[in-house]
Amino acid sequence: MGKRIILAIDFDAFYCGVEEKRDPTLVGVPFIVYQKDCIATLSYPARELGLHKLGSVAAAVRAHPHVRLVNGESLAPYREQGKQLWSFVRAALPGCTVERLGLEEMWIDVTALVESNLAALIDADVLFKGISEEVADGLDQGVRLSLTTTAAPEATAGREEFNYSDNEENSVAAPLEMSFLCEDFFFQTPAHVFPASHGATMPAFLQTESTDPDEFYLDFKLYIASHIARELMLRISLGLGYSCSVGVATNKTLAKMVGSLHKPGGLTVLVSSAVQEFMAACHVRKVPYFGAKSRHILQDAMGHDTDRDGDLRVESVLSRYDRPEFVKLYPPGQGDKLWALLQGEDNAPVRETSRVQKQVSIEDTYRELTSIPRAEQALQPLLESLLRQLRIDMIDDDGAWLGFPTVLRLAVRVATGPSTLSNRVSHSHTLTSFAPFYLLPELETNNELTKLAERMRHSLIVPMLHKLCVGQGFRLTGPGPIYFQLLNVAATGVVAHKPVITSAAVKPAPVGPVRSAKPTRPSKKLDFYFTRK
DNA sequence: TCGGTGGAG
DNA sequence: TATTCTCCACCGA
Repeated sequence: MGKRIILAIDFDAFYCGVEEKRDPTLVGVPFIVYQKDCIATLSYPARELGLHKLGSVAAAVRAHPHVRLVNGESLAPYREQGKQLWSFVRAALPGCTVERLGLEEMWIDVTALVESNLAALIDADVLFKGISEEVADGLDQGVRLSLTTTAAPEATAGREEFNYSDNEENSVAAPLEMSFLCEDFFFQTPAHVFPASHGATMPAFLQTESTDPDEFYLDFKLYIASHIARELMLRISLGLGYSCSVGVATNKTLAKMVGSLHKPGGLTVLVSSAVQEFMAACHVRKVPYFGAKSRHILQDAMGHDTDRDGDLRVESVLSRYDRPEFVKLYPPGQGDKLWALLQGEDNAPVRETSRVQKQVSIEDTYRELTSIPRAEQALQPLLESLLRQLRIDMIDDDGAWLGFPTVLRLAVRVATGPSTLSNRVSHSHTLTSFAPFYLLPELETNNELTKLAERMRHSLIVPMLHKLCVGQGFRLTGPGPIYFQLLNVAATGVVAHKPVITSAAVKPAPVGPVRSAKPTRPSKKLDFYFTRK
């Protein structure tokens, strides 16, 4: 089997891009998108001031009083725009598998698309004519590359039409142009090339050292992919007004890593013979899945005389360990995967991201939430936010559930002091014992939603909170310092089909003997929970 | 299945 | 080093 060709797209300072669309006066100026006292992200002009992600907002304002501030505590606009990006990209490359990572990154497997373009070029004899014979008149007009594959028609079924506007009300549906004239095809790639010494010309990508027929055209496939990627970036910029950086390589990890070399707005292709060289020079902390813990394990093993954590390079690790020695450092199964990543090997497939999330959660952090009754109150707006977000994420335009959450989870960080460090603890409870929840799509007023949240709070969440507090050694009544640092409510356990409701609106009894279950109520009778206009 | 950990943006 | 507000995979009990 031939190697895959993968694109990794990363939208530049995505929250900032969203805010710039909402308020164009932000374009080109230094500004911060903050959550509490945390810099969630910041515009590139703000980065030039020396400010950083995750820094303190207060310190940033002290150093740069004119830097503008935008509150980013509600993720709703970013989630909404992220979905637009996703559907735009899927529509622009029908037939390609698209996997989403977070709100603003995507991987696209363009192997089949690139191979069909390659086959067409070979069929038309355009490839070798173009580089070997006299430069024909038509040559400087380039070639036409297709954005569709013949593969897997079901993969594209039901996808939205390509559309040059993300504003549904004002959009003028542009005709879907599924091919493009690539004018510089015979001259050079529109990408940065790693390594730069390789050269960007088409002949440079037609040279191959491999005798494996599957790999003979490998670099040329990357070349074709880089032209397609540039066209995609152009369409994203024109159609949605967002800037992104893109990497082109033979697997997800390499594509993501190489894509970060020329941010913002850069396109970078990693030639196949340079994988070892590329990885060797990389900082370990830039390799996906080498998070704080994994690096700490490495750091401990290598001793403190080595590079500082932030500077540790892959080549240092590879020169210190062979595979068996490295794998032993980690729990079974983990080490093999990490070792492969250090070699630039990653066979994880691009998986089409499901339209339906597996969970929805809402949380907030607190400084002065110091009693259980106050926490019970604070859960009300959280629960209302959760219900609103569920309506956005889990219910379609016709009011049908896309998937049914069956579990409610409450997580808290609770301690005896305001900044005593503590971990999250959580407790889950079935939602299927609370039938009114499944009426969410039918609620018409804010008042009804508030009422539902109140009922869920009393019936489900408050008992869960009490159980958690007791479990953590806090008394439900009486004195004793208690600080709720964080509250999180989540709807999880999403299933495809409407679950059986076990009993209607029971109050779970967290302590004491089990009550006999009530029979399921027909849903008609649930109307009485809500006052309708 | 539940609860916790570690990774990602 | 954790900071914000999430979402997901995975693991042991």
